[in-house]
Amino acid sequence: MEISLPPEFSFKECLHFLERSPRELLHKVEGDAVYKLVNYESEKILFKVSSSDSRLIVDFPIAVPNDEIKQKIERYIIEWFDIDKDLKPFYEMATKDPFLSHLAQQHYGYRIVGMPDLYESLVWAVIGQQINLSFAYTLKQQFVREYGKKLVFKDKEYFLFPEPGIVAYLSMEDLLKIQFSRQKARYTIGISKAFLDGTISKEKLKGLSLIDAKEKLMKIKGIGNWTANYALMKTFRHPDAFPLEDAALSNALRVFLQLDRKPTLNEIREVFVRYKDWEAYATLYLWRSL
DNA sequence: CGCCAGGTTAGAG
DNA sequence: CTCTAACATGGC
Repeated sequence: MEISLPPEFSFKECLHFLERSPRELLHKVEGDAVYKLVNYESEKILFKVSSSDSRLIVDFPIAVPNDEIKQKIERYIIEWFDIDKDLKPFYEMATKDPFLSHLAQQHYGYRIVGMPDLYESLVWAVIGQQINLSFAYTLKQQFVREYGKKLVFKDKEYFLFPEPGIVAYLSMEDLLKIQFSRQKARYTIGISKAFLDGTISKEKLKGLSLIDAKEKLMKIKGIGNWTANYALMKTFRHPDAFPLEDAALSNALRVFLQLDRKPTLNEIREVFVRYKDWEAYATLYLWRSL
């Protein structure tokens, strides 16, 4: 299977992002390709994505699925790498921007590698709240290894993110055992229950405006402004969603603004005025500077 | 040992 | 709307 790519796309830059933690279990980067397991109609399907010329090559190492599932996987990959987005206007803006021009040129074609699964996006965000990324990956690794489904192929393990139906019924103890704090455990179980009883779902939020979707998300305990924006950026791909309170974003801007302290939220807002409608991508490239 | 980390909540001003 | 304490633990 092949997926054609726009000129403003770099698979290499996206792979760099996918490789950022050795503790990642939800995909495996090997050489110039990434392997990922997905679940369709309770059937696990392993696929491999690599790149050649201006297209992505998708292979199925275990078994080639039927056309219907192939089509779903194609859509999944397009969503995952934000392939449909036209980045020309962003680069036009970035070229003229003092903070972004160099980054945009250096990492030309880098895209927001998203999370098509809203549940994963929210739980991962909660896991990452207020702790360093390295420890966040440790928590996620333990969580996925313990409660996610697994497939073994040629002595290698491939995991799916745990499902709400499993996590909703875990006890606080189960999660404390894998080093979640009480707060993270409560939030994670609460979010899982909200998915299970239909309080939230990707379908329900799809099509809502940024404001409306954010409002619905933030009604759930543990989802604040940062988490809601993160999910809207990574799962719904709102171009103007970005995590204002993000510690890493703050660090990146501190350098560009040449401050000897963290920038205030208002200083960050001020900078982002000029990134209007491209806040998500501006954030991506600022993160890349770290 | 100390500071900080891809925050959220509840409460106060 | 903005500011703050409490939460909790590992990374460096």
